[in-house]
Amino acid sequence: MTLYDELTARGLIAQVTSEEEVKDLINNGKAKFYIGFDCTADSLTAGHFVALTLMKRLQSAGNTPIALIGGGTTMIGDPSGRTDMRKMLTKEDIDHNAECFKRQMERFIDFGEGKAMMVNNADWLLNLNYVELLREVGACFSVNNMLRADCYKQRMERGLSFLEFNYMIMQSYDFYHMFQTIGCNMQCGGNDQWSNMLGGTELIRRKLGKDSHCMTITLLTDSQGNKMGKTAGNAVWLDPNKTSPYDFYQYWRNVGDADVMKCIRLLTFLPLEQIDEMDGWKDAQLNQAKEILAWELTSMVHGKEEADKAQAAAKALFSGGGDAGDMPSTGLTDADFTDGSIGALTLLVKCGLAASNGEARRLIQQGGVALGDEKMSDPAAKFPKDRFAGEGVIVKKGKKVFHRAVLS
RNA sequence: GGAGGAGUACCCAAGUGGCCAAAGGGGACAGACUGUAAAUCUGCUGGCUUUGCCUUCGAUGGUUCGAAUCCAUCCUCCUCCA
Repeated sequence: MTLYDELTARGLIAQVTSEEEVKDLINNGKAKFYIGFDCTADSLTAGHFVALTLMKRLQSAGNTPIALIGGGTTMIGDPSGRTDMRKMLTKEDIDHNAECFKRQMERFIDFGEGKAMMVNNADWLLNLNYVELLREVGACFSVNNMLRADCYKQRMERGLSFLEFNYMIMQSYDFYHMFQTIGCNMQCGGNDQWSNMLGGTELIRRKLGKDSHCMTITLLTDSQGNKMGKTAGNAVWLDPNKTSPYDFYQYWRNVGDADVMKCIRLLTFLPLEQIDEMDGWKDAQLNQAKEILAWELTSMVHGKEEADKAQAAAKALFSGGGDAGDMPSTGLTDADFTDGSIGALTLLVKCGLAASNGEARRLIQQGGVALGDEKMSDPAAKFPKDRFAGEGVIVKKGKKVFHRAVLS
C-alpha cells in the first residue's frame, strides 16, 4: 500500500491540488512540505496533533517536513473560521510561544541533519518593505477573488479588518519565499486553510510560472460537527503542565461512540489491518476501543510510562480498588485548618474542584461530592486534620473528577 | 467626513425608572438512567460569614428616594452615504 493510499484509507486527506502529482511527490519521498503553526498560545493542542502525525507519517516515508513557526503571521492573526478578531499578541509573547512549540514538536519529528527543518516566518516577514511588497506580490492578488474565499465569508458579515485581510497574502508569501529559498514544493494544513494555501500556489504560478502543491487534512470534528480537542471551551493541551497526562487520557477515553473509530484511524499509528478488525466493534468492545485510543495517544504525546500510569489510575478509580497514585493532588498545610479541622467548602475550593464557596456548596447540596467512599451532604461539615494524614483522602467531584487531598 | 444602529452574565438574547442578580435558549457543571459513550429527564449557573449583604448590564460622571432602563461625555463595533 502506498503512503497516499494509506492516508486516504485513514481519512486524513481532505483536498489536494492535483491528486496525480501529490501522489507522485509523497509516495516517492520527493515532497518537501511545510505546515504552518501560528503561535497564539504557549503550547500546541490536540487540534495540532493531526498535523503533527501527518508530518511524522510523511517523514517516515522519506519526505522532508518543514515546520513553520508563525512568528510573523501571528502578528496579524488568521481570520479563518473566526467570528471575531484575535487578541493581538506582543512580540515577546510570540517569541516565547514559538520556543515552546519547538520543544513539543521535537517529540514527533526528527529534526536531524537533512531530515526536517524548522523555520520562523518572522525572519522574512517582519522586514518586508510595504511598498515593495505591494508591487511585488500585491499586484498578483485579486481582491474580488479574495473576497470570495471561504475563509473570509463568515467575516464579511461581522466585519474584517484590513490587518486580517492581509493574512492570506502573508501566508502566500511564506510559501512563495520557501519555494524559492529552500525548495519547498508542497504545503499541508487543516482544511480550513485551503483558500489561504491556494493563495500561495497561485502566487508561485504567477511570479515564477512553476507548479506547487497543497494538501489539506480533515479537521478533527465529532459526529455533531463540533471541533474536537476542547473541553468546556478549553483546549486539550499537549503540555503536561497545562493538561495532565491523566486528563489527556480521559479526554480520549470519553469520546463518543460515533467518533472512536474515526479518531483511531486519523490519529493513531496502529496498522490499518488491526483497525479494520475493530471496525465492527460495539457496546462493551467499543468501550474497549476507547481505552486503546486513549492509551495510544497518551503514549505518543507523553510517553509509554505516563500512558500506563494514566490508564492504571483510571482503571483504579473507575473499576474500584487498585492504586490510584497518579491522580492530581493538593497538599494541605496547617494554615488551611482552623482548630484542627477544615470545612467542606474550603476543601473543595482548595483542591480546585470548585471556583468559589458558592459553587462548592451547590455541588454538595446536589450530591455531587464524595470524600473517600462517603457522599457529602452537609456543606457545613468539618473534617479533622488527621483524616488527611498519610495517603490522604480522595475527593470525588461528580463521577469522573478525582483529586487527592493530603497533609503536606 | 456625514447619517443612522448596537454594546446585558461563558455565548446568543429579552428587559426601556422600583416587582432585576436580571426572562428565554445554548453551553458548562451536578443528579437519575448507563458502558467513564450518546440520547432523555431533573437540578443548577455573580460573590459572601446566604431568611440578609456586596459587586455586576461598554467606560466615566450626572438626574432621582430609587438607574441595565433617563441625561452628558468618552470608547468599541456595525450599516448606509462620501
